[in-house]
Amino acid sequence: MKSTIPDTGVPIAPPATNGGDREAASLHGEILLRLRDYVVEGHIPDGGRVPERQLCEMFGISRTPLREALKVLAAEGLIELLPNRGARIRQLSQRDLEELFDVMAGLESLAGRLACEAITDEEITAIEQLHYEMYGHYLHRDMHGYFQANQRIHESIVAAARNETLKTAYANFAGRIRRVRYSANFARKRQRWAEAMREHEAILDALRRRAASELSDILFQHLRNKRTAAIEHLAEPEQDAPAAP
Amino acid sequence: MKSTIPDTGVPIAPPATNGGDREAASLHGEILLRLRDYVVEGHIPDGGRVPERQLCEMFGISRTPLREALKVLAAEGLIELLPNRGARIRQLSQRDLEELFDVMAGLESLAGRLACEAITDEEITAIEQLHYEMYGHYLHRDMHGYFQANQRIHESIVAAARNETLKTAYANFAGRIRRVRYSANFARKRQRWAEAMREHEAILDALRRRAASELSDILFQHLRNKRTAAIEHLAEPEQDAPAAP
DNA sequence: AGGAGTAATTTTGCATTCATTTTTTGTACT
DNA sequence: AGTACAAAAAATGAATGCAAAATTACTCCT
Repeated sequence: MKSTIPDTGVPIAPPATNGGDREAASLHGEILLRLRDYVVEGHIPDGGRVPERQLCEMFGISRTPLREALKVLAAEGLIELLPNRGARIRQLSQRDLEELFDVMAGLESLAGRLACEAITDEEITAIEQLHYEMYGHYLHRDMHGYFQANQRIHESIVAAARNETLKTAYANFAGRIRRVRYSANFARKRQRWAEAMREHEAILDALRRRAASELSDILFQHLRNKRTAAIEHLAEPEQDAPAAP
Repeated sequence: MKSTIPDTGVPIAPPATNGGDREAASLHGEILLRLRDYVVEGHIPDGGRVPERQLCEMFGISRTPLREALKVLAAEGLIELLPNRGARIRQLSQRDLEELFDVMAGLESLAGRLACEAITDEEITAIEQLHYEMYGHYLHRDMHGYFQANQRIHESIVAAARNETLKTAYANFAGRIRRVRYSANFARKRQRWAEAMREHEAILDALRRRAASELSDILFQHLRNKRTAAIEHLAEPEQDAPAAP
């Protein structure tokens, strides 16, 4: 407990890892990345205190860069800063979640609209591939694989929008939701699978036709339905009931 | 306040002002607000250095809270942090601006969609009022008044969406664009006035009918047209030509 | 004069220190 | 025992200190 970090230097946590060589020229930059992951991955419970001193020891740094990272995470909406009372993991109310999902829906709807202007046939083919892959997972009841393919499809659409600003904003909001997923062991109900598959087919169809407004509508509705499923799931947590495709 | 500040002191800037009683429990919080305004209002030229030491003297604080605020502003996209070389005002390329406008268009389009679900008749009446007011400014060629009413209409739509998350994101992106407006003496060409007025009437019409998808489309197109006008304006800066309504 | 090289100065990034505030612990009192 | 109060400990927020990097100023040479 005491361990005033006398002189040892004892860096307890792994030096950097830096999985995938992301940005990080400065210490606070690296700490920001690592701390963000740490928070998103749910290592601290909802509403829990963010232990400044402890994290400093864990990362082997002083409080200054850590506190700078905390300010940024607060700006991103992952944590809350209480005056004189430190940082807490931001607890998202059901309403917060609904709002987040709606904003995500808006961003994806926008992404679809923009994608119609710029997407190449090759990109569409790639998305079709992902779609079939996802269908396979669906048939095999492989929820994890399904979920991953699904996510990659949505990311592909965002990428096809050719808008870095949008991509960044999307990633930010996705991170906030991901935290909930991690800590709440979030998974879509199986009942929604069939419906979601149909919606995805409609998405692909609109995309092939470059029907911007239509795709925008479909994507929004698709995410809206996800929202409903997610919120319901939160209300009655564990339900892993079977359901034939 | 405390009196330490050994010798110089020299608090040049006014104590707080805090126009409108916004958040600000901590020093870095207040500095963040003031510095954000300072940047958005264009007191530092595009790409210019953000003078740490000078700002500290101006605000009468030490570097720590200022640097914390800088980190947040960088996360918001207003400034850039160069490793070992301090902060610069983020210079937006034409492409950056296009992207920003598109994201704004997406957010407003979303706002319109959501507003249709929740807006009250009273709110619609209020927007109609603003619309007539705006029309008056249009007839009197009062660009400033027109612009303000226009902004209030769009803000009203965002408010009617009943989504704080969306509102916050909208405000952030609006701030980035506002900076450009300030420093580039940005103004829509008069030629677009007539067209914009027609679009606004269509917006009101769709809103009255609570036609979500339709409103979403109209708003996106409206902002898209704004974008085009703005980008053109940047290409050939000053053009204050007359144009009868 | 112009430019390469170098020393002085400033700036930056982070660690450390200090004054407050909050939280915890301990103690006395009803 | 339970509560009110007070003292101790810990935390937070901000200022200061310090080494490394970058910028500027200067010198010397051709």
